Amino acid sequence: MNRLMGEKIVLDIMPDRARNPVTTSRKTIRILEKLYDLEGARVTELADALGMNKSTVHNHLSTLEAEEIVIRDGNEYDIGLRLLEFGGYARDNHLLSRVGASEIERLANRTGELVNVVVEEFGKGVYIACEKGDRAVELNQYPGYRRPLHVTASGKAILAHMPDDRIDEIVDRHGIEPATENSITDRSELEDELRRVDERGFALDDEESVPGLRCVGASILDSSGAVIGAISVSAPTSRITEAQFRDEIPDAVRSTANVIELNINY
Amino acid sequence: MNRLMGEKIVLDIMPDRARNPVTTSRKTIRILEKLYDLEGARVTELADALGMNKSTVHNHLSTLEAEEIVIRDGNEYDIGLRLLEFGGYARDNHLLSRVGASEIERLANRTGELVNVVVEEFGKGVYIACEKGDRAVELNQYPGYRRPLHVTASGKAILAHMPDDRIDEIVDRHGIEPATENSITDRSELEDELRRVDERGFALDDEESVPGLRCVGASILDSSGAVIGAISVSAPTSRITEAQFRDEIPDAVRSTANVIELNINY
DNA sequence: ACATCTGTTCTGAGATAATGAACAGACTTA
DNA sequence: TAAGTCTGTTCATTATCTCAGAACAGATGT
Repeated sequence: MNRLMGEKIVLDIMPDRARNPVTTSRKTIRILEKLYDLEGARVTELADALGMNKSTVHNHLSTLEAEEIVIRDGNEYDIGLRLLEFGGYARDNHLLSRVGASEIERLANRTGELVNVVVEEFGKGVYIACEKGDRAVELNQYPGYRRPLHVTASGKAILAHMPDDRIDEIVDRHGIEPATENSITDRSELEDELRRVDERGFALDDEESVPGLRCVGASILDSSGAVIGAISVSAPTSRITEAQFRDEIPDAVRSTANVIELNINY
Repeated sequence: MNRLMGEKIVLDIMPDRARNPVTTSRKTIRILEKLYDLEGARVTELADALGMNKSTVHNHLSTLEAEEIVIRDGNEYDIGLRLLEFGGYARDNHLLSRVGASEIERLANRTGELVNVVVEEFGKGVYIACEKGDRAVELNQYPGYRRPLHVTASGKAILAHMPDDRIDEIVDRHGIEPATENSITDRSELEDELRRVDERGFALDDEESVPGLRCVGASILDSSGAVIGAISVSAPTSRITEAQFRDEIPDAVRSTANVIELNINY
């Protein structure tokens, strides 16, 4: 009974639109998501975690395996590389992934730190390229990784160039959940911060996303002034000085962002 | 008698196929595949191409959009970045993607050409990392891209280290379709070639995959001698000399492959 | 202005996904 | 060694949900 209720709620809360949702495919997606969360799992484990029937999960998994989307090692299932074909295509389609990738490599070499290219999709920040300098921090930020916009430097750089109604939409959809004790937690605080970002021309993340990590982000605009995405540099707080965080790195980031803009627009 | 035989064959042939396929989810996957093939499409276009009803496609697409898997621009649908999250995770999980990525950068700088890391999955070669040297050819080979094993240098390097019954499985599943006029077209030819690859210690692709393109591949083995994947260098035929193709590049590729093996196994 | 596209909504009928029991095999524990 | 408890898988039935087709409105093009 509890399980049924749980499932019902999930299905009811879902998307605002989609008048004719294909619930079976949604169930398949739920399974993939959980497989992702758990970093691989077995049939019963998934069924329990999702409140689904064992045989239901089995049917979906065996279908996904036949479609080469899911791999299995013994009885352990995990997501395979097939979806990388689709996702890699989507990434390659993006303006920023082609032009951005080569430019951030230079920035990574110059700063020695981790550099990311981020674009917005469905109100979230999606990392589409990452380049490591020789002393870059090790984070599990692979292309495809997603983070809320309001807790990252790149995300705030993107938000700062969005019309207010768009920001409203995003806040309505995802809320303003803090990620660390430094995170922004409410709407007015966010507005103040975005105004500062706009004035300075770059965004800062002072351990607002990951404890001990500081990031500097700058937006990338198309010729009409609309924001396409952002780049950011991430470095451990312990390593960089205040001057680097507030001046040197921002200059380097903005400079690279400008080069990317020029490449895209001309 | 015939029925029994037929049934037996079916049961034997599809031990890896789903016995309880969730056809609805399969239909969703067909739609994603077609969207990928067409590089974006509209409802009617997809319905026609897939032989499905318009409203059926509409239902699936609106569900996928609500799930943030598909994006739309007006009435044009396309695959979004969501699947890159799953695919990027799968890629990041692979041993070779972490260790391989940093090493092939050096090889790309040294040769100036395009360098790829390839692993096998479901009998196909999957590119999980690509690095471009300063004069690298422009191919649309992004991470996630898939090619048949028998037409590429990396693929042949992988096949050469597989047990015969595994090769049989793969040939049964995918056939030996040629990609260019130089491609291998039958089983015995493939066997001869794999023997040569094994003797030499590297694989060559002399315009067997893409006209005008030559590639050199070398396998990467784990400590037990099982093949994990391969790396390859791709260059235009017009640019490289015979000596480079047969000696210099193979030496560089094997050297890098060795370094990767050492990093993985120790 | 018309004609022909399009995407979307709606409803019934038919297909099928979900269910829970039952089974066999693996593994743990006694 | 044997009992006991896991597991994944199969199966048949029922309730559910997908699918098709007609109908609509809006866009597009003639």
